[in-house]
Amino acid sequence: MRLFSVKELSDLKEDTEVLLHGWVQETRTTKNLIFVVFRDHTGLAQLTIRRDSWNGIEVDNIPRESAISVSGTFMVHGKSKTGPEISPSKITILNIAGSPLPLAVSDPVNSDIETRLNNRFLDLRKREVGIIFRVESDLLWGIRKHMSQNGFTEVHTPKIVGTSTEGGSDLFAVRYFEKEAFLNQSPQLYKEILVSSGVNRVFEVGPAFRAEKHNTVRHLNEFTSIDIEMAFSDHNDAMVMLENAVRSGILEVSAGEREVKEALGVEVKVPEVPFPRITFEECVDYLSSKGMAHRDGEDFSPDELRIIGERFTGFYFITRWPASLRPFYTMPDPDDSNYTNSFDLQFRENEITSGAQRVHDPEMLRNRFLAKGLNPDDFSFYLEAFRYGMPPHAGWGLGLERLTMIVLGLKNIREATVFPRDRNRISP
RNA sequence: GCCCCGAUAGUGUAGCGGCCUAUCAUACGGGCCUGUCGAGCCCGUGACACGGGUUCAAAUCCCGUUCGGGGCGCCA
Repeated sequence: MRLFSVKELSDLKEDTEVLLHGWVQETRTTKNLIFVVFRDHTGLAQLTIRRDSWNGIEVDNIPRESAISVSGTFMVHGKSKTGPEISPSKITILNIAGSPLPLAVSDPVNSDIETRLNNRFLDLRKREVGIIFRVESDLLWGIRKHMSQNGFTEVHTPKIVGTSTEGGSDLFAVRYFEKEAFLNQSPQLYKEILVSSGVNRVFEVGPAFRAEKHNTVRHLNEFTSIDIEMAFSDHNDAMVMLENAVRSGILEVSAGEREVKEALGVEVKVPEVPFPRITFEECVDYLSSKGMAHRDGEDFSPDELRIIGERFTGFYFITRWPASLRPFYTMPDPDDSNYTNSFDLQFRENEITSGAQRVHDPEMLRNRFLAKGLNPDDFSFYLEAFRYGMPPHAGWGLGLERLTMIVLGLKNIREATVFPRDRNRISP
């Protein structure tokens, strides 16, 4: 007897013997019959038991969400409306579920995100929740494929570091034997060093840590960053790589489009490339035409981004950011050093990627450190790599959870994180 | 770091000074009915976060504690 998933049942012939592993979602009993709504990772099926011919275990009161194994025969002409119907010959309880459940898996009551995260193992059994991570996985797979096809090497850089990436104070300190160390906020410096090493094109998918006490629906203290760096390239090359990577990811998701539509009611649209580009200055002018005076030297506020985002239906780039708003490693615009060869990828008011051409000249880089009030000596391990033929290069960092949020229209980034780390949560 | 807001049964809620020995739904337990189909009907168990205070009277008002939600800043 072969193991099947519920999804595989529909093509079978009458009376095919099958083995299924999954959970009891619900039982309904009648005088002559017992119906068990059975669920596995692919969908729902119904087990129909005739009391008069049943000699297996007592199934009337198997608690919901208990894990079971079922062997039986497939009924082509079943009357079930909750998926394919199986006539079991044997049911084995693999592990009984406690009762009552701390969280409704199939009830018509919705739990708070707090309750859901505390009981994530049950929450994820819900189809509309589980599918989010299927989508996230597909997105990443599509992006990985694109990077690989374009000659990128996947790398893994340290998450425990001795100095902060950008000199900020928003880092988690950790004990490292007798030294102080930090959880890295970004692989930036390491991927640049690798560019100098002749790898040519690198990408990394890994955690990034930010010790900011933010409390919003779009921030996490640990998130998954997709970072790339490409040699002999500028910001325009990086933007082309980015828009096509995002498109490749969404293309991968669209293969399971119907399921996403059914589970979440969301239409997955593959975006057209190239994405529109708008400069920072054009945004400022646009805001003033809308009666909003943007303050010099400041980033756009959420309100401002909402206004700017209304101009576009989907993804767009904001380019040529002022140097004061960008980190030291960002290449200044050769025509006006007050601006930079940089970009953000936006989706309406949401920022999902930040990127730029980087400074490759060691002298310029030293000066940029000083201009930002940083001590170049603290970064000597990084600066060394620039002294022996560092190629011009560019790259970006993309927040995977934010991309998932956008593709699925989620309201809270915690929905797109299996076990989120936020201002208050470090468990589970 | 700044500013708002919330905490009632397993879950989600009603209540906003006496009508609350606290509402409803769902879950859970029991019964009836039923090839069922978010089934239906009947009965039952189950809660005011904690500590002070105000008041004749507090789930309801005030203060503190704890836990949480959201906005801003910053960013992915």
